[in-house]
Amino acid sequence: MLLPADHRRVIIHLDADCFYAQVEMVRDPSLRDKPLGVKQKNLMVTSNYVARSMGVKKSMWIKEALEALPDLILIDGSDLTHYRQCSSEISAVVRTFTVDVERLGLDENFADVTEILEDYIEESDPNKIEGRVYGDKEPDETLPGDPCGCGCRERLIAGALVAKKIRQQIVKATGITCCAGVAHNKLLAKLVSGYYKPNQQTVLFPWLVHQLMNSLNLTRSIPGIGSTMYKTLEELGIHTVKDLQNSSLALLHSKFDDETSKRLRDLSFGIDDAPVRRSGRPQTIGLEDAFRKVNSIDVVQSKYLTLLERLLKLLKEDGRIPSTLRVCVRKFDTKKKFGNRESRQTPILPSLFASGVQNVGENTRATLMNQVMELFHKMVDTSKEFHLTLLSIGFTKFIERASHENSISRFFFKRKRSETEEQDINEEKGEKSAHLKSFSTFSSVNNSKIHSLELYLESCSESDSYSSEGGRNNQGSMNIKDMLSKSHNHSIERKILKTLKGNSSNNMHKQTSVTNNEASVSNCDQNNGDSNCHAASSPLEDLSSADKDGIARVPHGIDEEVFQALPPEIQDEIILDYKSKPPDPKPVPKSTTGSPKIPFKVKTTSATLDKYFKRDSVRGPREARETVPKISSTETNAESVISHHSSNEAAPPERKEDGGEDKSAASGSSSSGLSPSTLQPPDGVDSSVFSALPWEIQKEIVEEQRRSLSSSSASRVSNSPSYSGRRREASSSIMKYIKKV
DNA sequence: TGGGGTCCT
DNA sequence: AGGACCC
Repeated sequence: MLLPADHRRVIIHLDADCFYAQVEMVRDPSLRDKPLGVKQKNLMVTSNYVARSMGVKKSMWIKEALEALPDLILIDGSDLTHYRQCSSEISAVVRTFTVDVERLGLDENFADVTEILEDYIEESDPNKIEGRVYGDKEPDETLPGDPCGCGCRERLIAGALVAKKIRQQIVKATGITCCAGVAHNKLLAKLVSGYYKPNQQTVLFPWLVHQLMNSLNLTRSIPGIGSTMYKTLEELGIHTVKDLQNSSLALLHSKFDDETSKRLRDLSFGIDDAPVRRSGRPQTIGLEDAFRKVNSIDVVQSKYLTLLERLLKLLKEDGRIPSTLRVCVRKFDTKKKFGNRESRQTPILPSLFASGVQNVGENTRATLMNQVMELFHKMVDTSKEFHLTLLSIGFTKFIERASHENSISRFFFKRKRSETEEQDINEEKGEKSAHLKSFSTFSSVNNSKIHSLELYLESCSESDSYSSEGGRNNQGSMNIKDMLSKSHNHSIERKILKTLKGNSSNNMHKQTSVTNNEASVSNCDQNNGDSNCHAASSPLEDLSSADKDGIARVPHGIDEEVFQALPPEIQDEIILDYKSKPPDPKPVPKSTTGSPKIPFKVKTTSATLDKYFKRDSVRGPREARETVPKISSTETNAESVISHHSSNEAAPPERKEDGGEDKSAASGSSSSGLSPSTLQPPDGVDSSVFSALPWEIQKEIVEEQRRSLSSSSASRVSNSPSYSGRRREASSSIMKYIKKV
């Protein structure tokens, strides 16, 4: 029944000790030796170890805590700003060891260190291990041999070394101490990380898994089994982990679906194949305020206003542009203590954040506030009495590309904000014809052909947000580098890229003296001494000064011609990308069979093109389904890279970074409209390629065909004012590349 | 019990 | 929009 156990991975779970309290102690070292508690409202959320030793535990009421210890120092931890900051620094440190880092809350991180083990295996002593071993009686017990024989012993010993180095680096960078658990899966690593408590680490060898699991008793203590499942299990007579191990799948089936039943069973045996999913930047940014009672609209409004103001600051730090606003309330309800929240959401007009998220004007604030109240009124009938206990607002569905593509985006998006805006608004309203309008309205100013291509390329690179850098979904699509390499399959794309470069680079730069993106970036530079903005630029600076020698730095596998033609900043990014991911570490299986069916409506890059641009996704359709109006602005905002952990005695070998940690909330729909009707590909054009192109481009191709057919006699067939000579050239150059070979 | 988050349905 | 889970 049980397959041979799989101990191939080494997972480290890191858990900061009494996180909030530690952060406060780092901020004010004089608190170190005093009993300290961090509270939120009436609840004590954490206490430091001094306080704990004096009887003040977690999750106590403030009242109780003060009764137990009148000298307790209390700090209000309702504002998570500092914790958030520290938390990202910790994750950033872990990420210098491996990019496979998953955050869980603010104080926990999983790291899959399997791939970096080689770098540490030699350094580690096969008979000694860092930290504690689960099941040992004393700190430096002799290690057992290898009852397993699969090599896991060695790997875990190396893993323990890695864990120790990570913890050292975290302390060095942030002053925060952590516990760590090292095991062959996430479940086990997590279960074991807290075994020896402050500032220690423990390794679990596979042969003690049963002992560990059986020691747990209640099923509730298995992460993944929450209160609801726990209750259901109880109803089935399953109370302990052992019960769960012995329960029949048939019994579980009576209450759970197939997958859940299997998962439960596996968990009870310590089996867990869940991957460490890279955490990107948050999918939602929200704020809550809880209280005993609010029953007047005025108070509601003022609470929301405060929340909104704070939220806009967070949004500014984040830099991305949200596309939906969510408002939430919790109504007083004696019965349900939990879950009685209601929420409503609404799309945000992209024009609201037209000038980025950096300087939100009064109008935007007012509009947002109106929307908040509108949503609120959908949930609460204020003509009657009401009793609320919580209000919250949040932004979701961010529009962005991976931050490492930022300068690439800037290259592609030298167009006026107003153009995008208009399109976005129109898209949002579903006004299909509007795209035509903007198409002709602006093309006299801007080279529309280029414009279309930009949009087109953007739509391709937008799917990249899921790629290696950003993606918690490692199914990721290709990023720019991938587009440029993997040569002949993608000749079309490469040539389009070339075309773009060749025809446009000149006028693109003249067109808009200062783009909004540039504005935002410099804005960002000014406005903070905060590490965020520097993170993205400094590695590039290093790099460009390091190897300036032209051709020699063309990465292997990239078309040299294309590469040389790219702007230096993009070259740098590509090189950086290459350096961080040397020769194809983990080839991603490419099957064309599983290609997700994407409704044509939501994606300009249809399935046909996906074949060329994207790797197959495991869970494809989910992201694809999300449609988000495109916005051209993207803010540089790699998570802060620790500046002070520079010295590298214990630093990880090589590997380092891997770009930013981005994830976009949705894959964008790209250019403005989808074709209201399908155009027929002209003769000589591959129909699958043709149909995959954005409608704008299709249209141009068709029109060009038409023109060339009636060519010699009538040179101005088109009644579109947008047709300039320049455009025609550009257009015909596309044809060369799209025609069947 | 707070003030956050994640993903799935 | 809500529910489950996590901290």
